[in-house]
Amino acid sequence: MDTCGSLRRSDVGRQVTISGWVNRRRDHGGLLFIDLRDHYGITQCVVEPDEKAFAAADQARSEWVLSLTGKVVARTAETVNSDLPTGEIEIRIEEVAVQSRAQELPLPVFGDMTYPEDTRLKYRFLDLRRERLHRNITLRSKVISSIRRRMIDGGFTEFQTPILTASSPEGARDFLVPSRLHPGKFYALPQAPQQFKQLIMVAGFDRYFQIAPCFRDEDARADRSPGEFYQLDLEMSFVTQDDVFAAVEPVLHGTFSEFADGRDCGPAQFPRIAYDESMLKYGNDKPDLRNPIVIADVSGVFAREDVAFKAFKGKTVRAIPAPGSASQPRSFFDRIDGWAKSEMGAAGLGYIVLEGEGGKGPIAKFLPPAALQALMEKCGLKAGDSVFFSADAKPERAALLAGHARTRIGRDLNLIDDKLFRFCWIVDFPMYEWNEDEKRIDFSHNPFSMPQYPREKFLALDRSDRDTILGLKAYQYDIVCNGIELSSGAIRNHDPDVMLKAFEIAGYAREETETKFAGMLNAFRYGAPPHGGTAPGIDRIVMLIAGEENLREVTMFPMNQQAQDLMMNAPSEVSPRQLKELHIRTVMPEKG
RNA sequence: GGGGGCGUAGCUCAGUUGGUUAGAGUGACGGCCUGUCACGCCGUAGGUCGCGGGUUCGAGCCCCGUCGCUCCCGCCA
Repeated sequence: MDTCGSLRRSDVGRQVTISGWVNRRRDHGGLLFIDLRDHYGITQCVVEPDEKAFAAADQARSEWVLSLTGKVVARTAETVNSDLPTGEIEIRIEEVAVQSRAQELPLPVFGDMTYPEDTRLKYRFLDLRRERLHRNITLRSKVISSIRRRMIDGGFTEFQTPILTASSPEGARDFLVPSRLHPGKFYALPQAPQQFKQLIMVAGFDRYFQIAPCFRDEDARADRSPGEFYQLDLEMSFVTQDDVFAAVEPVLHGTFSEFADGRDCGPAQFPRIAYDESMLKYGNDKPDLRNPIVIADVSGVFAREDVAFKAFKGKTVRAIPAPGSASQPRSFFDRIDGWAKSEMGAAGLGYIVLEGEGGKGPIAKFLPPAALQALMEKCGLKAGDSVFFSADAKPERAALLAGHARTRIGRDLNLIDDKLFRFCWIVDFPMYEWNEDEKRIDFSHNPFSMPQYPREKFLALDRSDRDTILGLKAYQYDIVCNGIELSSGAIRNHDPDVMLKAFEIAGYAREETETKFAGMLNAFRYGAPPHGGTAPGIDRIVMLIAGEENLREVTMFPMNQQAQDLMMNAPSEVSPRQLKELHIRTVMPEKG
């Protein structure tokens, strides 16, 4: 079939019919051009006033749907459009069939202007016609198909798991679905097929994957859709952490390389960075390795006796080098400092500018030459650089602010090369963390991870061994690419005793764990293989490959940040009868 | 739940120190134009300056509140 993208010089002379939307209409009085657009491309069609099709063609407006019939003719050399694949030909319109008209558009399809998000979401079907979104969504399909092929080639088998399942006590807030048959009871939409995939391993299928929908009732971010998203969920039996890495690396690296379009994807094996090291050097657990800035701990420098800067004494001080920034205007430094105050809620970001042999800036005078020298060595600084400081009594807060500052400075100084993909594994996550608000020990990530600790010693742990417990690492790992967490995974805990103990340490009574995870615990008592896996986020992968900074640009029908679908009007009220059937009564919040 | 930014024509935006009748581009509509491909030229219509209150002789502009969108923090095993 002929399309708006298929006709070439070799088709000249043929009588064709093509259908599509009016992309653009150019009326020259004596000559009318209509650019007709479909999924495959754009073809210029032309008609003159003395021809019988002119009147009908003249009626057509932007985004009307037409079927145009006519002869394919070659354009003259001067009128060839080399920007279009179909630019060597045009169609002489002989017949016009109007399939559908269009009102004045709230969102023009033609052109590449930016439009407000709510308009784009409400008229998503129009936005999807536009080149950028149309291309992104098509790319998404190709990426998913490539991933699926690579997984199957790698010996994995795809299975579906339930969408209506049970609420789980750990993790994000669940989406609940009331049960009609069981008054007062609820299903939950799966936050991930976590327990199911482990049960699949117990069932003896040893290499599972699924492009799995996941549902979490949490607030949105640019890289986090509200409500629902997709993961490449995978799990393997009889494997070590290294085996999982070796299975996943070629899939991700291969997929990114396939669609890289000239961008550099880095080594096929991803570097491994321990969680603690990442927190120190990059100030977070999802470092953007395109950014060359490396944070250093300089608490020791400010603790020296010859350094009299009181504001930093006794605090954790992290230094964020800003290479080559000494020549930046004062406003650069003020802007960073102002940003730290207003957006990060910090006291500010001190800095020293290294010009010639000395240092300049508000706190330079507190550092005698020897201390400055020590600082420069510690951070790898040279003349022409400057350095910012993040200080806080709590090391975690100092690290976090430093991490944000590292990102901000790297961006402001244009140090981040957007033609790169830089992957890494973050490994050795802590098993537990201290919850200061509620004064108790929490799981720090996935409660199903295997602790990196001998079994007997782990079983003998007491909740009072707080330092030992908080020092425990887990076989828990993330994949990070360009500062985006792509994937979280673990070697799982398949030992019921260790699992009960692990939950007990986090404050769950044995009976409670037995009830909440009955299915899985029970299964582990009938022969469970050691297993592990991970689950890269599909939406984020596509976002990175598409070069977009927001998931909505790679999602066909996304919700807004308030988790509303502006096109379909979801969520919406339901009839009293529906509520009655579900044994549900709504109680509106009181307006505070 | 908290913080930052934004809100002016269908759409994208400008609007000076608070000053008279709020502008441009684009789109729509009409006219002219035979080679454009962001066609060009002329004209017409199109406004609750998000909403409410306040200050002022006078508010798009200043103040307070509120709503919406967005980015971030909290949250996201």
